[in-house]
Amino acid sequence: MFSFQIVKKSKKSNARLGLLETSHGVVETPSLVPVATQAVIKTLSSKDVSESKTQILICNTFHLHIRPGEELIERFGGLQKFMSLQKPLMTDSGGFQVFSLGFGRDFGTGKILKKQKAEGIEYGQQPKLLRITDKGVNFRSFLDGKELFLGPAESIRIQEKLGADIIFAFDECTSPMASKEYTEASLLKTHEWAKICLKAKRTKQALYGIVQGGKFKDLRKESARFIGSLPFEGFGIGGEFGDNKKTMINMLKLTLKELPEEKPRHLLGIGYLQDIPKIIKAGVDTFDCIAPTHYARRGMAYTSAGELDLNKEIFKKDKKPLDSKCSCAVCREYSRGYVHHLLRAKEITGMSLLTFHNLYFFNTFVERIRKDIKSGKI
RNA sequence: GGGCAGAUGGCAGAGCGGUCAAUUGCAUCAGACUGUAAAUCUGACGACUUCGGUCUUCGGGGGUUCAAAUCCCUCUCUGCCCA
Repeated sequence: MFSFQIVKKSKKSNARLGLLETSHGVVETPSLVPVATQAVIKTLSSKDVSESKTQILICNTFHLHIRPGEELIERFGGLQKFMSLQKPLMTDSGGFQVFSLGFGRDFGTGKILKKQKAEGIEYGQQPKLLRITDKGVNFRSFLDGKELFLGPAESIRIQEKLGADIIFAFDECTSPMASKEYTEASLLKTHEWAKICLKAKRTKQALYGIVQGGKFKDLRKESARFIGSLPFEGFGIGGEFGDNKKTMINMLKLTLKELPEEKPRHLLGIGYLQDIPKIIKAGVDTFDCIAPTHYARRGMAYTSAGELDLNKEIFKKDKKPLDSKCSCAVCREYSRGYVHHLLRAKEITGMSLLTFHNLYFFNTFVERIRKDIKSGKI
């Protein structure tokens, strides 16, 4: 089962309070969707995840396809049973890997570009290690070099076997370096693939279409209109919107305006702490971001007093908790000095404690925003 | 008392006549990371600098040489072995 109910619409912004219902539970929105690419929040047990106020996770089709394979996960009864985690789940389609293992890797860029590069990616250009055609993408497995093809129908087939509650259409996440011509041609593909995904799906999983269009206003609008007109259960917004936050939010607003209001919107791969209030005010219901988990493994703790790099020597003798205002299990029991030591000693528990805290912190942060929407503050 | 080995930048440890302000690792500092090929990567790390350089460094002192962290003498200290 799947349903989305808007409980309250803000009068001060486009923010909405909602309930996303799935057969594995209800998600109160807006909500962060922590990233569990390999069917795990790196360094955490499923029990930890449950205690971190996490409501829903997103796993990855591409990664789970090459290892351990969707057949195996199906044999275990699907992702939830495999992970022993009774929570709603999403799977990303593999569309992001078209970028991250393609042009992202070639040019050493992330999906958001701070400084524009002199060179661009022109229409017709192909990444070094994969081939993007109208039918799909020929990847090369980074595990064993084996060639593998992923197209819209293939991605859906895999996601059906993985069994997440919400699945995504296969798209091409374009590089921030892509020219307008490239982006336009890519958009045609993504749109075509969206229709194929809808046709291919045989299960009752909720399928979200993905809006692309890069940093080009007209393409974003066009994409939102087109994808929004198709019978998806919800919508993902992918790619990037330009190199500064203001543009990003304006483009996001413009995009969301074109989508059916009653359906849930998921912002793919955006969610630095400072972005969260803005994207929620723009009307996003769910969003995923690797920041809390990824940065934790770099030694970074998000706190009410800002970000702390626990690797730094100043924390060596610090007996204070990571965040004195945080009530998570890590902040109740452990000191900065201990976490510092674990990181210095390369003990995985250091990263694990930080991952737990960061997730709890982000989830609490979003929880507060939900309260603020409810009380009319936002 | 005798013999042997050694002393190098915050630490460990290369170098053994010029290309050495000195490899490398650790530590330190700074930067990057937004649908995770990520427990990663990049840079700085003697002092001053008009960024061209300039000055003081390889236990202390003395010497050889055009040139010494590198060779010689001596002192101090450390480790091991024999009395």
